[in-house]
Amino acid sequence: MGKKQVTFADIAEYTHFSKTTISRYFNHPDSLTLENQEKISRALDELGYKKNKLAKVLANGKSEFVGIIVPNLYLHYYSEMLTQLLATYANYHYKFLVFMSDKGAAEEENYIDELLAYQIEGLIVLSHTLSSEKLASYHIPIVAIERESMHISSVTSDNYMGALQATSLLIRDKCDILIHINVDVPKYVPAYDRIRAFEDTCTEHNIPYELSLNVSGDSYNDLFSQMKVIFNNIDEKYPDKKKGVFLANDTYANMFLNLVIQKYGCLPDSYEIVGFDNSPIANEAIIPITTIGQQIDVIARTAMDLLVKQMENRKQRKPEPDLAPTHKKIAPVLIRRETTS
Amino acid sequence: MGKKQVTFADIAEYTHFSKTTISRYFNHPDSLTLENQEKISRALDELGYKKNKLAKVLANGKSEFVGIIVPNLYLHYYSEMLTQLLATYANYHYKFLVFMSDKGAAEEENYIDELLAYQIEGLIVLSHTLSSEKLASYHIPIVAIERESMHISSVTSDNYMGALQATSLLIRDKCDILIHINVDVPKYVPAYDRIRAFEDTCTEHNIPYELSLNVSGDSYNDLFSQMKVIFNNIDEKYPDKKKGVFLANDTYANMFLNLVIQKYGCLPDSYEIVGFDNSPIANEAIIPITTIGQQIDVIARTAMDLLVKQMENRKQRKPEPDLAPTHKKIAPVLIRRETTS
DNA sequence: TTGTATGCGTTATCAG
DNA sequence: CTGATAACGCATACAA
Repeated sequence: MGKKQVTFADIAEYTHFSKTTISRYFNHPDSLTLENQEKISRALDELGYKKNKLAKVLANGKSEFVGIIVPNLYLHYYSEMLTQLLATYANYHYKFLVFMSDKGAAEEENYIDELLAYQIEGLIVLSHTLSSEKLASYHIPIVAIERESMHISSVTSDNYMGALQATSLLIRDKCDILIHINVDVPKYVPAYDRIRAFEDTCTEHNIPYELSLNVSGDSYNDLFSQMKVIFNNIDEKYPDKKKGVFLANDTYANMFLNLVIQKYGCLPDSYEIVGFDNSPIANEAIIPITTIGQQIDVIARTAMDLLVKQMENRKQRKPEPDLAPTHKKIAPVLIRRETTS
Repeated sequence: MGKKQVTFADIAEYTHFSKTTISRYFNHPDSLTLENQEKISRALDELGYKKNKLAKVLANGKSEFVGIIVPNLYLHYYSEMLTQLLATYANYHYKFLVFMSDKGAAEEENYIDELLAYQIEGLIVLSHTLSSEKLASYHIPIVAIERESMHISSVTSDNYMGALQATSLLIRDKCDILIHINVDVPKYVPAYDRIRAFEDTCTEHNIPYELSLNVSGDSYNDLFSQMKVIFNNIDEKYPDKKKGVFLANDTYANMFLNLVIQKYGCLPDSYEIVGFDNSPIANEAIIPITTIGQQIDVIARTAMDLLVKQMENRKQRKPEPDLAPTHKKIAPVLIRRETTS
């Protein structure tokens, strides 16, 4: 750091213009003669100028920062979502400050404070630890993805539609009994719609069904042990029925499939399996698993659209005080592979 | 945005101190009487003060930003590495600006420029598109993870050690023929050591071996088709030998395992399989796969250590001009599961 | 222990 | 089309 950075002052001195003119070269180049643009342009790389956006932010108040709070990147859903959010840089040029949080509300509030200190213009929340009421109280542009969002704008998969497609497929394939395996999702979480749609659809078609909502556990191996119990139950309980099993995600579906195969050496006709998420595991399983694919790219783009609108409204002379939250649902798509007929 | 932010000036006026004293409250609180600290503290939340770190950065030059450039988050290795890097926030309080880049050098240089414009203090590079020579030419604190790094500091897995463990295990298990399946890794990439170690170890123990380095392809399904050909070759070529197969990563290992099982209905004694990475897929496969686990958390922490040292050196009165690059290797661990005896 | 003056690099306002 | 000057919010000599 022997030599300080080159600044507008240096360029100004070098070119015999004022700092203002140098600034204009970047922000309103049309207001300079081509000749002078050329001069400045040359000076810029003769002196090796590098922008300082922080100074710019301080002066004009637009940080172009967006905060992201994500619970983890272990689940494919989150890492893919982050990927797609980062990819929107190409369109909007917002920079992303990323925090991971699943250690509770206090930590998350700290992160938000930190983000605010860096003058973020907006926030995208994927984590579940703070209520939307709390989040709304920050009064900044904010979009929730796939989480409770009573008081803030949100984008979620159309979970109802997804589960309906899965269930309908199993019914069309003439399963005698339908089983849905899931954790005990709270009713206010978007994913609860998967359970609702499953029940509704079974009821409507008069198909016997069973809900198995007692999955829980911290590690894969925990979950797998539980799944083994669940599988054995089902396998014994409905020996000569055709069983249509719809699982909450592809990891569960893969476990279930592996258990079937470990027992039968193949996937017998008496089983059909549908997962959810279109995670890599669904495709990489011993038999590629039929699943419901969330359109993560669409969700990410929609979320940024919503956020950008809020952020631009902020920059108006006359910003609408606080627009009512907008909620968007993105339809998922059925991806048929080999665990259904 | 009706009311502007609360600033030191407001607090100063409110408390009848000077702005300097308010500043000191944050940076050298000990230099104030407890009484005055209290006064200011009260004023702070009575006025609802929020820090502006960007102004602070502009004034003192320390942005506390670190840039990260990662090729993708699709591979577990990268998403886990990002997770672990973000987790170092707890220790160092550096904020991370994350870019994803795999669309070539031009894009990546743009990202770096953008990062520099935000006054990042250091950069962590996981992508492969820019040479370490180019990267070194930016003259900023920088650490490469698991990539070519001739001219910059780096942290990588000890690939040689990892492959040696895998190969040795297969030899101990009395395989007759060892096969290593990989892409055609360039010699200057750290992962090339996996091939070297495999060959060295086989040679040293006088075990027949075969290299299959023609894997390539963009999609899982592409790769899977190729793997099928490779598997069939091997299966036909060594019908009554015990085959020890060491694959470059767990995705490949899982493919191979699935092919074996699809053919034999189980994993016969004539096959042993070892993967690399300890990705989730290794544990979630139809038979849990023995693999070499990279200590991603250690790698991430080591990388940040290295980077922090460089960054702190920068902040000295008398910074050592440019320290020679440091290279660290982190030993991976063998994770025995069920695809080896 | 506290205050004054100045600087960080850019943009905005108002003149010309 | 171009300039002077004052912000932006905070930190840091230097004084007191």
